[in-house]
Amino acid sequence: MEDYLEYAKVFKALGDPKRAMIVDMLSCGELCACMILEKFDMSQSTLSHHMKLLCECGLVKGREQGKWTYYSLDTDAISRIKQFLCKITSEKENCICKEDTVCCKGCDTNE
Amino acid sequence: MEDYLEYAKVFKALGDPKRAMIVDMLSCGELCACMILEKFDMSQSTLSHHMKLLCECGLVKGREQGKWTYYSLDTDAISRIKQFLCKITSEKENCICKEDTVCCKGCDTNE
DNA sequence: GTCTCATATTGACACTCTTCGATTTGACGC
DNA sequence: GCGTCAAATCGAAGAGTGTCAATATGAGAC
Repeated sequence: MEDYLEYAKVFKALGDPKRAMIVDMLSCGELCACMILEKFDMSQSTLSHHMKLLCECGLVKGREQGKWTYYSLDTDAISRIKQFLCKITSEKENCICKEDTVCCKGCDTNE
Repeated sequence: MEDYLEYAKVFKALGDPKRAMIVDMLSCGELCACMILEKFDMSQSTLSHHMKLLCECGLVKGREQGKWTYYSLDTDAISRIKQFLCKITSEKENCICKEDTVCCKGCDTNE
């Protein structure tokens, strides 16, 4: 059940078009913050906030080198979120909806 | 570019743990609203709001039958979001970051 | 040490989201 | 018609988000 909360953070991070674009950019390799900033019409502090969020959910890793911070995707985290997406969207044996056999009140009498 | 906005809506929808759980439940087949409601500790109006959101982003389809509304996953929409997730997280030729060759100011002189 | 540059943090604002109770709508049975 | 039930909508409260300007931090050059 904590999975949902865990992965919801990742989906929430991807739920901003600019952050999804940043992920797309990073998919080709490591980039420094200033390079990402050049592609967007946003302030430096706003980008920093987005990068922090992407790091906090685990999707992105930051690497500091001197004055610069380089960001890259965490491929393991990406595999996990893909797996989770597949898991919750594909039919399965021990589905959450089968945990308890209670049906909606009236469904059995009125259907 | 509109893709990011389009799919961001879907990710945002999945960015709520309860909605992710609802998607998981629906993955095993169609369910009526009342049946979903029984599994959650939320008011009927709150669930209705979540279902509307899931429908609006395309992930879920609603089918009204008499007093009941049955919800099910839209498998095409799910395929598309999976593809999009793969697209933005895998290396590619015409990457967004390669559209313009401008590098960060100073990167070339100080690295 | 001082200056500059890249980045992070803070504080503030507007906006959106989640949630609820109350109400409305629409279908069914009487 | 009227009452009941499932679901949607409305209105409001509180929490969370995206954004910026301003400031702080911390590294490198001088």
